[in-house]
Amino acid sequence: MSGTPAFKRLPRAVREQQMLDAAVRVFSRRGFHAASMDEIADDAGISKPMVYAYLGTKEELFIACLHREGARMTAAIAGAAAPDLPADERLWRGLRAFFGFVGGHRDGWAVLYRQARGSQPFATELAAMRNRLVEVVAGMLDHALRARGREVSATDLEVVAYALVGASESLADWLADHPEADPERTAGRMMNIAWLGADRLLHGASWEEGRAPS
Amino acid sequence: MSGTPAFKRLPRAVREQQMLDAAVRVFSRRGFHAASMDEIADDAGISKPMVYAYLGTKEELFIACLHREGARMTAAIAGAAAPDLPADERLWRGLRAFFGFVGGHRDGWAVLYRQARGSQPFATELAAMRNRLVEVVAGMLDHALRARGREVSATDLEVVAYALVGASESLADWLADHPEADPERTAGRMMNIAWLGADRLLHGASWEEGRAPS
Amino acid sequence: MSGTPAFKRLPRAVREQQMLDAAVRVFSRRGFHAASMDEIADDAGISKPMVYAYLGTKEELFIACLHREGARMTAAIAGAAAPDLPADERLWRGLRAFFGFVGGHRDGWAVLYRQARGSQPFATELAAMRNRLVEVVAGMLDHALRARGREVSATDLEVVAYALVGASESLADWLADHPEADPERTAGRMMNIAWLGADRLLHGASWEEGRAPS
Amino acid sequence: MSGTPAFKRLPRAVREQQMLDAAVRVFSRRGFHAASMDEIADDAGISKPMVYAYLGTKEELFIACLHREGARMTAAIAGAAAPDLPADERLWRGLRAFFGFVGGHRDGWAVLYRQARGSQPFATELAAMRNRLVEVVAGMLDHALRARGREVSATDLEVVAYALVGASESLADWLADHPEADPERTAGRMMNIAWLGADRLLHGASWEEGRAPS
DNA sequence: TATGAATGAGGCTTCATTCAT
DNA sequence: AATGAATGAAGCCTCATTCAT
Repeated sequence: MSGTPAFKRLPRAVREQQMLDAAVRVFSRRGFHAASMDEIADDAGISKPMVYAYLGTKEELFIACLHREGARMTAAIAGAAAPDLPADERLWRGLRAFFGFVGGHRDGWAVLYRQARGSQPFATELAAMRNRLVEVVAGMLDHALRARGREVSATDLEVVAYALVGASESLADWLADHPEADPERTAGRMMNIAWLGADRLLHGASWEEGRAPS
Repeated sequence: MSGTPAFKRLPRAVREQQMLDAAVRVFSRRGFHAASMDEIADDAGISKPMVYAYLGTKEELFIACLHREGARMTAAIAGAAAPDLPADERLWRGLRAFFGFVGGHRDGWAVLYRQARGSQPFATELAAMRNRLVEVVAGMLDHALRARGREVSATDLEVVAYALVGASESLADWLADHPEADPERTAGRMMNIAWLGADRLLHGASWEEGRAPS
Repeated sequence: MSGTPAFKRLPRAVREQQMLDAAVRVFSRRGFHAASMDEIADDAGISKPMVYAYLGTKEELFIACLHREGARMTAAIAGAAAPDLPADERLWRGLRAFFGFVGGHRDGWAVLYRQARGSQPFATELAAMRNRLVEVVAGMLDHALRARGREVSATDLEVVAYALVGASESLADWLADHPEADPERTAGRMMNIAWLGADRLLHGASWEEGRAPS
Repeated sequence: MSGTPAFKRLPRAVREQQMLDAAVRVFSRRGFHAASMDEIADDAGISKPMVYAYLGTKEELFIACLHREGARMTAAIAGAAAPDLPADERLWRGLRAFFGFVGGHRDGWAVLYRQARGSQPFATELAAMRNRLVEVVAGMLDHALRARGREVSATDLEVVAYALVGASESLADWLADHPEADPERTAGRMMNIAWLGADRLLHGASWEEGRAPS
């Protein structure tokens, strides 16, 4: 009655983080649809109307989660792969950071991400994020190609980047499903695959000239 | 009275196919959770209880869709990539069949597949399907490697195959999202990526010996 | 196509018995509401429309079961307790027959009976059956009383008979719930209780004259 | 605005009682299966989700009714039959309280009780309640027997108690079905039956020594 | 700021029952 | 005589969301 507990009447910013933490936990545990606002509020130790007041609708809340976790991941990668490094070094550091992040947030990012694919409401958000990533990768490839005096169409670049990103996501899934696997080692494997393929591409080789279109 | 079959009292086998058709359409249009059994039944031109009688629960229905579409795709690929062909030819034909299938069923397989990832209930089914695919790819790689007198650990093989499959899935997503894109051309791109990378691997190269762990 | 199996096209009477057998089994196994016409038809090895054609509605079917099983029990008791025997001998034989029947049809009569109590639709049927039984018991008591020159109001007789029947039903429940118990022994116990109480009543005794009303 | 409480936003405890009242009414009126949660909610003047929020599933709701009504009845009996009274006085007061309660709640306890028998989900609950009662009665009998220097096997005691309880339940049914009957008088009749039978048993008599197996 | 109370809406599932062959 | 195909109706339950305090 008198001594209000210290964890009440917290400033808005703090509360929002608590809620997002809880939301990420619950969404990961249950999936978007199976997660209930009740459970999220409970898990955050707060009442439901507060969640609505601070973070809006369930969909908005999920998007907020996506945003925060995506930003964290982006930051981790960007911090590791400085733009002034040589291309292969950037790729390697980027991959290591990516798999490290996924491995360290096994029930965070990877799961949210998997939830988001396939549900239209989040398609936009997700596309935006992936596009940022694809652009970065494509930029790296382009940079390296130009350094060697070659040039490729924007679409080709995009597709190759897309494939690399896809392969990485796929290995990230694999990592999330194999708790005993080592993120660093997985990054190494992905690097091998990507770089060997990219390397050949960079040298202008093609699988069978004249056979496959383009 | 005379020519019109009146669409009534059809034999079970026929109705089941109609239902599956409708289910694939609706699941693709709405996503698993947003799809309602009502809409599926409506779309199939039949009453809800029949759907339950023939195909069971909503989950079971979804799995039935997955099975049918998966079997169709598998058949398409298997029919194209005869096992007695050389490895690169098999890969090329398999990829062409895969992307052709996805391109021809843009609202079918690819979408179902995206829905299925991320929801635990279907994880098992999906894992089984993907594993079959991964095994095939891994088999092809292994075959080619041995033909050149090299040998790689099973895990390494699995991971590479996993990455290739992931890249292909990713490009399939891309294809499903770009209605104007050409499946054949996409297959060619994937082939380039895969084969160039694989080729280097086959020759025993590694990104940077001693740098990445393994 | 040619040699129609022997168990098809059976005469109506036989089919009806098969259905009733199945119905009793299923009703006992599941309870009235949880039992489905589908399961009953299946269990009878027959199609649903036949059940409706022969035995009508689900409620009517249940009543038919009640009738048949009730008649069998009544017959068993009546066959054992011949009306020309002395009262105590009749009671003893009747009880022995009753508990023997219940013990021998543990998932038949006892269960149906328990289902029927409590559901209004069958109240009438059940009341009729019980009333027949109560009348018989009351008649036995009355006969014995008059033989000793005493007379009791019809209501009192009914209530006592009702209590005895109730006690027996209760022990029948107990018997149905204790598969290891011996029906004969249970009959003996009930006989003791009934006869000792009745005997005192027959001698005109009352618990505490002037204390309890009547 | 001023005096009318408007029947809204009541505290949980109050609403729960209202719901239980409504549930008892509806279950009694319709039977467990025929009763719909809709009708219960309507009858309670509240929306369905509140019922689920406070009292859970339909089954749980029924059990809650059973509990509350059972507890009330137990309290009524226990309050009347003080343990320091002589056995016959305790029995008489207990019976009077029991029949008084049943008579006063004709659409409550007796009907619920009848519903509960026969449905497996409630068997456990009911068995527990009845067993408590049987134990009390058996205890009374045992106490009286020992006071007279006699001793009976536990099983015999249980069966006799079971029969007495069954007879009482049966008369309670009869009472519920005869709105014009007088509870007190019914209690007197049951007392006569029970006490006279018990009295003989207490004196060591048996229906016919050597005839019935024990 | 914070919350207990409250609900509209909608989804899945099951069944008894009947046609049409 | 017999059945596979078909459905209207209804029930349970859950949830996102909002009042009123």
